[in-house]
Amino acid sequence: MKKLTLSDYQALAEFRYQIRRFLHFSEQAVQAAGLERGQYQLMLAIKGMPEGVRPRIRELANRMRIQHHSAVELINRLERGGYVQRERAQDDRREVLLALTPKGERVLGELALHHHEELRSAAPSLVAALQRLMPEKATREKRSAS
Amino acid sequence: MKKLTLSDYQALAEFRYQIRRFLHFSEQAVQAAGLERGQYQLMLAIKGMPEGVRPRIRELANRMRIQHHSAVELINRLERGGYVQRERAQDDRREVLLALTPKGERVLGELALHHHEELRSAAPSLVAALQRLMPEKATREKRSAS
DNA sequence: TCTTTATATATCGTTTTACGATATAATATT
DNA sequence: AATATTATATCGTAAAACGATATATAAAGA
Repeated sequence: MKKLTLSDYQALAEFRYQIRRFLHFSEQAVQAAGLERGQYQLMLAIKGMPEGVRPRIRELANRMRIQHHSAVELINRLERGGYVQRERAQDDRREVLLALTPKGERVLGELALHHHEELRSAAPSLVAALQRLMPEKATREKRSAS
Repeated sequence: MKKLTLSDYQALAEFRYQIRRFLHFSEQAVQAAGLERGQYQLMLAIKGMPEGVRPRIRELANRMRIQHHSAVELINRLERGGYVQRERAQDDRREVLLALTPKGERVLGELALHHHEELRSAAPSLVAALQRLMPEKATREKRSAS
């Protein structure tokens, strides 16, 4: 089986480090806003959901990569906090559709803005680490060492 | 204060989604290998540590973005599993230096290889989501919609 | 050199959040 | 109508990081 070079290990480690930096920043920002980790992400998933996809709980659980009952609990907490609202779908009354409340929109807007800034500043390092893992052709300019 | 566009929200959501995909893959792979999430990352951090930096516990805690005593616990579990070894530094006997055991090397090598493959296949989507957040100049070819 | 302060690592009880197992309601299928 | 499937919900449990605190070593100041 193929073996990784030390440079591969370093690139993997660097990528994980950059991801952790970003996620850690996120955690801090989210908690400072009085939310838990998943709550921001779920609100963002609602807001940023591709056109034409209905914000059902199962759909969100899918995008969140958690079990649907974990999503239910997360949404319970979000609803209790007044950030989202449930509404039963009229055509299929098993489905529950979610919408952000004005408060949810406001808090999400604030947080997303900070995340946007942070991510823009972190992006170059992330892209660099990723490109170090990719085949040569993906790199715009070849490095002398490669 | 500046406001984000819907496209910004979608890009942020997409980036988080891709990150979750990768981290979820990682979680599965790591657990299938009998490890916990942090254990793989810590071993990777040891192996991929920049030259000349000593693998002290505090250093690793820093790179892991966790409290040093959380790192201690993580390392206890790693050591108990036979993946890493502690060794007290001779010059400063407060420090504990870490090294992978042969077993640790083997398990890490296997896991890192899978991660390397996965990341190479996920990288284009990640880079695309990031570039959508960046100023125009960062994008190689301007999209018609921009 | 003795005392104080700082640094590195370790221990223990707690908390948080997702999970497993299971339940209820609505819809689809035979 | 009876059965199976899909969507959501509830409750007890477990894993992993944390806060508070402790111990050991080293560095700095009197």
